[in-house]
Amino acid sequence: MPAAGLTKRPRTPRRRTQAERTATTCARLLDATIDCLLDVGYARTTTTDIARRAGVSRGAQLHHFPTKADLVTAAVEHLSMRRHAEFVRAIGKLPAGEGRTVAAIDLLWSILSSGTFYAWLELMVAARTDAGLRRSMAAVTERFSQTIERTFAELIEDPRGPGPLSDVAPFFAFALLDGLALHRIVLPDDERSARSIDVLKSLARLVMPGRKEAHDGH
Amino acid sequence: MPAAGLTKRPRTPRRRTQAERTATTCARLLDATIDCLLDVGYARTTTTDIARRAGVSRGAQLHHFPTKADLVTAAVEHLSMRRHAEFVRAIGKLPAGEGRTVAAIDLLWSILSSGTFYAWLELMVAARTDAGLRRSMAAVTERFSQTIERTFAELIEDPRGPGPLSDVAPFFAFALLDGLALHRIVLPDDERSARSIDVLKSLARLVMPGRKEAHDGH
DNA sequence: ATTTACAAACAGGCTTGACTGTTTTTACTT
DNA sequence: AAGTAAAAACAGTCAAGCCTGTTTGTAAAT
Repeated sequence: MPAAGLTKRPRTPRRRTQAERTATTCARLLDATIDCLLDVGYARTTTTDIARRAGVSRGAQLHHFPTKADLVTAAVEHLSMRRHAEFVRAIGKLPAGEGRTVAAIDLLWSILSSGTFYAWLELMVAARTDAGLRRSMAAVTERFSQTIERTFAELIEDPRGPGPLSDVAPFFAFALLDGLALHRIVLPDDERSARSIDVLKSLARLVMPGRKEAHDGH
Repeated sequence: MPAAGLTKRPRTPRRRTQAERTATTCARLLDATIDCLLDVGYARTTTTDIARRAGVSRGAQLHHFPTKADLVTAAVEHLSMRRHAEFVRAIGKLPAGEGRTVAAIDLLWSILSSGTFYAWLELMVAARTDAGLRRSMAAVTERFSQTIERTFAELIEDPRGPGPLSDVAPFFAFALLDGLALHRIVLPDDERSARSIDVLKSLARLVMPGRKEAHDGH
């Protein structure tokens, strides 16, 4: 039981404002949607299950997202922001200096190893046969690609100016890693994947011969 | 009232043997399953729809494939054989001689542009959250990878013997093209895809410097 | 007081697999 | 070789369960 002398606020935590309530329940629903996609896949994701996981009543769910399509569309945006945040956070850990090119590839790979990739994949495949979803996914995928391209362009500058390959390089790397992550579904820890990433790193060193790249020197 | 003078066989086309009947109805069901995967995706594929598309009664369907899982598992094998046939047929069109490396990449890309890739993708993603399906997909995916690797190894021999990269090269190329095909769902005809394939071809020429490769010379 | 957030029961439609019955093929017996 | 029993292929209906979205009702915030 709370002590007597509290100044103004009632001892119930506090009445939350409408915006706060909306924000939290929406967030919980969107998180639960992504969890559901990861756990059981798009095919078996049901609105009932999402509400249950979110700890939100069915009524509240239907209040904020009248249809399943609304919920999934919103989840696409939510996922996009998660991926972006994940990317930005990882960028911060990039070492300055020479090993950068290689480190950036490892970074990209670590992101594609996280759950958000497979949530994205589920939505991507679902989007193939759903025009509305496809539009949403096209937007967020393009945005993510551009984020990567811009970031790589800024971080890894070639002092000799952009070469003929440097603009496709991020897209190339991104596609390769996506393909590897796809195969990993059925062949986890395949040695060929690791070797392919090594090859990619070697290529990155070739494309980016601006600085004499020492091994990892301080 | 059958006509009088038939020699031995009735004029109804001919009584088909059990094995034949089984084979045709199974094939129709499996084809319909793959069609369904392509048209509406795994999530909305229903057994009823499959039977309707196949022109097979529900009873017949349930007779040959008691459960949906049985049907899908069999469809995996069926799809695998289709892909293999597609691959072998395409191989036959490969030109002999110098442009081979590049032509092989175009070949692989054309296969990944066909419908069977997206059927495979649907099953692949479904397999992520379905252990039984995952086993099946692992088997056929590994088999397909090995077919590619073996074929490439035979077709594109480096006279100087296998280099350090030549064994991962097919896997590398395969993964890249899979990734590109994945992105194409939302970004068809992206210029970056075409350029990435060009880059891959250039790399192939580098890895395989055995013959002095002219541009495309006769 | 009014609008917004939340709660819960409900109906309609769809999907899966079970069940019953019919026809066709194969195997066996005489 | 003919006939018959058994097995397999095929056809169609049905019930149970689930999923979505509607509806009606309550509490809380503005």
